[in-house]
Amino acid sequence: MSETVPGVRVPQRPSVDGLEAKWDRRWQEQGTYRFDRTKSRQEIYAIDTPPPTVSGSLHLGTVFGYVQFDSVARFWRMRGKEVFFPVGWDDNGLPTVRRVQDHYGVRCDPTLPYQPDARIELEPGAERPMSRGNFIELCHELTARDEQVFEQVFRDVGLSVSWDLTYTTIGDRSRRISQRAFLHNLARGEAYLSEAPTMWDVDMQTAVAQAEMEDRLTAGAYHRLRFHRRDGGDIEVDTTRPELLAACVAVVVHPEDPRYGDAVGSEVTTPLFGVAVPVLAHPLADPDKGTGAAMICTFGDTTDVVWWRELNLPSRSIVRRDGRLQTERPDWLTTEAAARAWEAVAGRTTKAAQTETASLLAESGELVGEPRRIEHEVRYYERGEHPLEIVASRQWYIRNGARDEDRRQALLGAGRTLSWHPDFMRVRYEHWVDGLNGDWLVSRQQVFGVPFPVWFPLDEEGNVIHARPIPADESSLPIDPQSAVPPGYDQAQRGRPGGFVGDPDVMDTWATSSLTPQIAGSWEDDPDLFGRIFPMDLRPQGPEIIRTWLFATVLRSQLEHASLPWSNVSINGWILDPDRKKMSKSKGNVITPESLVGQHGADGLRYWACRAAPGTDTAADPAQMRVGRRLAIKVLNASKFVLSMAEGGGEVTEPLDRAMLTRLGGVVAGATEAFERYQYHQALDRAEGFFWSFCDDYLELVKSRAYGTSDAGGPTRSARQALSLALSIQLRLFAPFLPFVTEEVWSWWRNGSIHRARWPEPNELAGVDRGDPAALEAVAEVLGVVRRTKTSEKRSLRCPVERLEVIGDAGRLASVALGRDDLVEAGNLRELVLTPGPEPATLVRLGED
RNA sequence: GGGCGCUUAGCUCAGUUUGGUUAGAGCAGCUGGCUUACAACCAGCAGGUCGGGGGUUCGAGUCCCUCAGCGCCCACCA
Repeated sequence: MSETVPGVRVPQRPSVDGLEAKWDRRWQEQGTYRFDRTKSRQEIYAIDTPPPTVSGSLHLGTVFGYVQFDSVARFWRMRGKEVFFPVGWDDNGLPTVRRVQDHYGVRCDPTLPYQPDARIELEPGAERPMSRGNFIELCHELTARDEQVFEQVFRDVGLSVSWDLTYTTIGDRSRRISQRAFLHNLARGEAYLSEAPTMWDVDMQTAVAQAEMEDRLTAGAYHRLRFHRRDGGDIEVDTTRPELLAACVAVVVHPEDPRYGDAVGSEVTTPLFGVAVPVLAHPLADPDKGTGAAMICTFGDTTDVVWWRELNLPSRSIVRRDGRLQTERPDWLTTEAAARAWEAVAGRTTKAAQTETASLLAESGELVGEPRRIEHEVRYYERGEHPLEIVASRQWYIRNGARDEDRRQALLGAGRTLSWHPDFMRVRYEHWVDGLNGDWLVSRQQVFGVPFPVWFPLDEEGNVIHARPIPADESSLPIDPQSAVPPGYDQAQRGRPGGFVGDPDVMDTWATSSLTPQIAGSWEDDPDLFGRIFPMDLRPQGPEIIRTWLFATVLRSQLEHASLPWSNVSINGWILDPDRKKMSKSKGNVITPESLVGQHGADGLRYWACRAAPGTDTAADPAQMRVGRRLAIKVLNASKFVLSMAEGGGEVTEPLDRAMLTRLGGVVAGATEAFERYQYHQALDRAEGFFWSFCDDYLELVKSRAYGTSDAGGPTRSARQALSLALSIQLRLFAPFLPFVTEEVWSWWRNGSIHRARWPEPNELAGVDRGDPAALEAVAEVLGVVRRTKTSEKRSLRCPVERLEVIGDAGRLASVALGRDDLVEAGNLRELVLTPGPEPATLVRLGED
């Protein structure tokens, strides 16, 4: 350390290395980002931080988005807001189940008894069965470890979250609040139980919601089948799912299709099975698809469900929940031929049954031509491996506007009231709400999740009375109905006639995640806190979960609070590899955040992330991170230089100094306005643009004057004061983006954290007379000509200039004259002549070294 | 099938909301320079018919129409 100016301690060789660990530790010790809950709602800026899904490693894309909204958080904190910036870990649900299965090599078998002192050795790839209790213990154990790893990354990249506001989505508080919110939904009639055809994943053996489905291009084949008319003729039907033939309940045609007009109302018999089914008309039947006649099965796709419901058809289900056809022969297959055909497919997977059915049809002559191979979009669970089947099952639903136009309009109105950044992301929300085709299916047949806090009574025969769920008492939450007993019963009555059973299902993870504002703010557990942070100011998140997390959060808030959950939504973009492909583990192009922080520093990584506009897909470009690192180093060096002579108290009198500060005032206004519009990248761009010209031009021009070798008179003090002011302001402009290096420099000469310092405001420069930025530009331009001449003459920049003649109109000459002395020093001029003339020119005659 | 976004220098991107000097950065390239903040640095040079076409306008990277390519979202996909 060297003390150049009293109170300023600048290291001899400042370095960006090691700043992450140093400042993370001090920020934690000093509680720099700790939330002060005594502030009023007006003084608070509340963020609904996305809880990342815990896994073995944090994806760079996650860090990318988090750093962006961290810069916004830092801006508002410096603006004087108390920032409520919680951090959550999403350790609920299927991703955790899969991670535990893969990591340890185990699987959950609910029939096994709990082993109190089980020791689990790692054996990836194995599938050792274990009890539900042991499995859940492992889930908690592994996620706790994963969360520590994630926390370290968040600290390394300088997220200014409050670590005392941490939650997990499977923790007690999340379970309690999920269950409480559900009980409220139930009491208000917004949640209901219904037995209906539902999309079903045969691997996970659970129902899934519309929001979790995706279409995938899948190989299939059209099979043209002959259905037989009473008059001896045939109706040909194209299907991609001949294996469902036994589940056929009708044939449907368009009401105005002339080919089938006479057949409507008649009966046909199905091929192979000889089951009589009606030919019906429905406008959804498309005359241009296939033969124009379709078979309706229960259920091959969602159109079947519509037809089944609207045409009042019987239910003939043959697909089991594990994706195989049932083994027992359905009772509507009565003929001997039907029985033989059924023998061939009973118990097979749908795929095997399809092949088998096709060959039987070919044998019987009821297959027209060969199956025609096609590729078509088929619906999958987004985390699933096989196409979804549709099975009838009893599930919990929450009303979401799909079947209630008023509610749908209210949700669309909510989307319009929200401020979206960028604005066009609003369209995705509107499309989603417009396209909802059913209420939100919230129950899952899984082991790890938040249980429904209800039981069902059993009648005297031991049948479950689903119509009369027994809700838990809210004071008892969180509860597990598998172990807890409903009010008015005792444990001995579990599963007994006249007793009760616990609801075996758990909630969709989004049923919990949709309550992150309530969880983070301890809704009803801590009404004082919740009142200070809700509704929140900002929801930052990725674009792929608008239909899930964003929509569900808006919905829950509407239902529970009749308000928006937040006023702003900021959507980040994707990370692409340099070939503009989306990064993914399978492509092997994933770079870890940890390694990037090591190579380029947290500030370098943050610079790259914050250069990207909100909602814009961005390449993971190490070159940009190197630039960020260099910017951080430049900040250190320029600060060292400025602070080697900066002293407070002087008055800024010189025109060039005033011009520089006037320009900086404009930059401050622009950066502030950009941040207020959530355009953090523009704030960075403005600060960076100014900083480089500050270093290249202004610093070079005033260097000699600021040194003040001859005297410490007015001009020298003016330069020093201007440098000091400019540095202070620029450090604060950079603080949201480069929190480590700016804090380091701040600590050399100021008390307290820069991150609690006030964001620069134009009135900080109120004591400085306005200068003319054109003066600085004119002088810098002339200096540029001098440099260019020296460079093109292959001379050192130190080389003296024998004579410099500036020709131009009165305005130009006056501008140059304002910086005359600085120009002479910076350019090493021996003579400077200002000549009036119509054509501006700058003539340089170099001297000898 | 519908919708949204993108297309600007060899590369990565700003700039488009509100039309206005010769369209900006950085990286890579090239030419120089150890200059008392910085050689992990500095100075300088070169590089663009702003995807194609049409229109509005005194004036278009920016507004309108259209076409193409890429990406994404949604869709009842027999």
